[in-house]
Amino acid sequence: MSQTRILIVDDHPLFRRGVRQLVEMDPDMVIAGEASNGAEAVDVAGSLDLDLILMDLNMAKMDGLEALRQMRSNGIDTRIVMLTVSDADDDVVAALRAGADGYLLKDMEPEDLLARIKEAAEGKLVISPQLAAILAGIVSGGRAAPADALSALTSRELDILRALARGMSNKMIARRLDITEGTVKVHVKNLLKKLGLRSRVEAAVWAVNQGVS
Amino acid sequence: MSQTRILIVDDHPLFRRGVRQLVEMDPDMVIAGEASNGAEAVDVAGSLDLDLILMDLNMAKMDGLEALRQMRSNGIDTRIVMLTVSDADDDVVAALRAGADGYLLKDMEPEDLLARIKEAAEGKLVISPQLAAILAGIVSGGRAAPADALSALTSRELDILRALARGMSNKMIARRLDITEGTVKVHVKNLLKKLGLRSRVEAAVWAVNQGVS
DNA sequence: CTCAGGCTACCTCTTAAGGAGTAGCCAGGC
DNA sequence: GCCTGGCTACTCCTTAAGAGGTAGCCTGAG
Repeated sequence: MSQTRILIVDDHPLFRRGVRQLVEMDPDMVIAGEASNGAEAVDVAGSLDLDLILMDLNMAKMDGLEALRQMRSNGIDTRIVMLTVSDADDDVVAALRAGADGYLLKDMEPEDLLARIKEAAEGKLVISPQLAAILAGIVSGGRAAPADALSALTSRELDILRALARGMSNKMIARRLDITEGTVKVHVKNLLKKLGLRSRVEAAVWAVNQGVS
Repeated sequence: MSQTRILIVDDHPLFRRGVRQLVEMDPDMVIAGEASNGAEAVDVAGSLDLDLILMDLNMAKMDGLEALRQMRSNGIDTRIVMLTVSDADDDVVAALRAGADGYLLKDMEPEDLLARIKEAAEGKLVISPQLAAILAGIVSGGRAAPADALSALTSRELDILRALARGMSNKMIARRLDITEGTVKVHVKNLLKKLGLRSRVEAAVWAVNQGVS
């Protein structure tokens, strides 16, 4: 059985070096490549034969979340674990929803981190324990978007969201509100951005769970 | 400042004794009462002046989840932490959604458990670290749920419908169920026809309103 | 055995959806 | 006056979704 081939994506060379040293303490794992930003990562992810990608979130050229999304939409199903300093719930949720296979914080103990990386390579979903409460809060609240995100919406966007919560298409909404379908699309796009959601289906589900009506 | 008054609810006397010993190692906490099933717990929860309730899930007379719900609907806002052996995702999610302030597993290290109980008493939401991955999986989008009485649908179609109720795209569903996107489309098409709905958005909204999860 | 139903996978084709950008109009605030 | 935010309406472009069809494979009922 061959080694686990890992790509590390981070804009700090020293940090990459540290991770490389840590990972290669295990003879079963090898750093197959490095990238210093998301764009590079997307480029090389397809060509290198990888088993696991460790990627930072905050990077200059293209952040880790965007890189993750592009890889997934490029059909790359390599296991991808975010390795970052951000313990913001939005980041965690966004990464997991975008298809990350794990979310680890950089302040973990090295031995622990190494163990988690091995688990990730074996197919497990790995999460820093500190984030458990955050995820629990999200689950218990039944939300994907922050609860107060509703107040960020304009009244027109709320009209649209209510229509989405009834399963209506853009065309139906347009007829109902007596505006063009194109304008409905604009409102849908804007409210999706405000709520941090990716599709009308997510918006509809979220709205129903919020009791929007 | 007075002691934290705790009610322990579990149908195993020996386990209750163990918890009592552990908890009372801390002079700031005291076991104010014990109950051996959910019904008893609901009875005494109102009369004892409690700061925290530690409750098992699996009990003969009334299980912990039902007891939790009854207490909450009785207006009892005491902090309630589930202390159980079940690491089933359904149980975790159900408890948190029903208003639990924490979910701890019985196989935790005693010292760790004691620390978590103290945190819970202080108002924190506490979760056993082992459950992080489960919660993450739920947040990221997919998980099986108890069977349902939507008799017209096949089990696979129910899988798809549950995924729809979480707002997932065909591609995400395909990845999660390890089938092709084309096959997902087939299932979506068939379930839409069976349910008499016109789009995945309608199906998602309908499913959420039906309580499909 | 045959047959039906369920799951899988592919095909083609059309429409729906969504991102990014530009822009006009109108209200309210400074 | 100017400027901002909200609503409207386009453009161009890409991807997602859904309606048809065919078909192989497997399992359980008869």
